[in-house]
Amino acid sequence: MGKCEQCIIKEFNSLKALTNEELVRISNCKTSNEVKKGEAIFEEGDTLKGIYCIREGMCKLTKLSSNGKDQIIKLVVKGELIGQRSLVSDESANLSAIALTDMELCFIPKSEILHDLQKNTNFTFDVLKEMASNLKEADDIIVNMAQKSVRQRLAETLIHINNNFGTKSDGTLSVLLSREDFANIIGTATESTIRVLSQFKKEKLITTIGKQIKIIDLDGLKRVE
Amino acid sequence: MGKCEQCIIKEFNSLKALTNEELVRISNCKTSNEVKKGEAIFEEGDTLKGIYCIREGMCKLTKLSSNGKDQIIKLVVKGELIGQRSLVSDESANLSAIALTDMELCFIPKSEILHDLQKNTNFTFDVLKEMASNLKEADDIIVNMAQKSVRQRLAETLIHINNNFGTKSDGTLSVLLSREDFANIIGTATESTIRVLSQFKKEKLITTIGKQIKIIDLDGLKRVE
DNA sequence: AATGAAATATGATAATTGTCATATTCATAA
DNA sequence: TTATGAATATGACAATTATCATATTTCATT
Repeated sequence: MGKCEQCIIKEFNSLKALTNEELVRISNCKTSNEVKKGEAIFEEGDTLKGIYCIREGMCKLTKLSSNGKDQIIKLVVKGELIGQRSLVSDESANLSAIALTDMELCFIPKSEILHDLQKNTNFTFDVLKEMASNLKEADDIIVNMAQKSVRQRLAETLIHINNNFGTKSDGTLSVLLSREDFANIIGTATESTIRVLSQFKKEKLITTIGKQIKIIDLDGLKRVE
Repeated sequence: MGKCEQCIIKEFNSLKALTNEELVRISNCKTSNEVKKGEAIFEEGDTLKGIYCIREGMCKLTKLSSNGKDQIIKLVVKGELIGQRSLVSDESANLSAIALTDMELCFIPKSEILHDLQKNTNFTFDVLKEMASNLKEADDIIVNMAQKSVRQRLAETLIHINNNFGTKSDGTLSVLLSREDFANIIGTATESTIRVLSQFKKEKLITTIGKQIKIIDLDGLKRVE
């Protein structure tokens, strides 16, 4: 099994703030997982016993609404940690994490890492920074949900995915989501999402190749009202 | 000016995790403010140089949407801190803080507190816990905004205010908000909020005395669909 | 008590979005 | 390759919510 202290992935998350010594100890207690596309890493209500470091692939963080629909709160990719909230709270998970691609994950038991969290301020401080950044993002999403139309929210989602996760060589968005996933990100019916995507196509803002989406007029998308 | 180390208010927030020594130092550099109802403590885009501890009164945290409407993200009352994000980020404020009542605040310069934040893990850890809790709340709000009707969101807002901030002796909600504020919490037009409140009155879920609201059927409100 | 401005309330209508039905296309396994 | 179910797409209509107009009430100030 790989060694944390030599792992490049950690440079993208708070684990980079750990000392070499701490990384060695974590290396000895971590376990590696593979999760297939569509499978859950953890589910709302689960008691998390640690955090996951994403070595490969991506997942969605979702929450079930009382109306039976899943809301996607965040997309998380290779390099990031998930389950950090378990480090500071004994409550059960508030969100589910579902693989959007096949994934490789390292699981680090809370019992081991909590020790460092409470000694190494660099690490705590970095986790705090991440959390603050997530909170800012969440606040922005609240405003969008509350104040913007489905058209605007979908346009912004496409732009967000384009800017944060990039495109493949053919120009299509590298994050491949179903129309239903898009609907669950922007909080609307799948049919509405499909309809608006069709409008965007007619307006020559995007093209589609199967379920893949290619942005052809980014500025136009930014101007959507 | 009062002394932090003797101040009871700090027991309700992360400042309780500071040592006596640290509190004495903060006491010597803090400043006290009074803010009148309707005035801003800080505004979106401001560069915050520290955090505020609310000694008296309450405020709303808002964000301006591109459509010109203010979205209320959170209500914050006596005992809580605001501006914590400034401690971990040099970015300008993401939200505005507007007084809903006359307020008394203590301002603690970041330059002083940052020193402790980086030495005292208890404090950092407590701030982290708060932030995690705020993040969970924000995620829940996203789901509500995305998936629930105006009727449901208003019912839940009334319940939330009732449960978290309580009622006066006459049974009316102790947090007094304008209909416009309610609209800006649930993300809808003021007229829609007023209409739904009128429905709730007809359905004998609430009564109103002027702009004051009294819940008379809490279980009924919980059942609103 | 009178006045005026702001907040609350309600009606009429338009715009947005959801729901259900039904094609059509796509992907995958037999 | 073909069969089959799932995903995508579109139409028709209903429900929700926004917008604009206009009363009505409330409340601070004179």
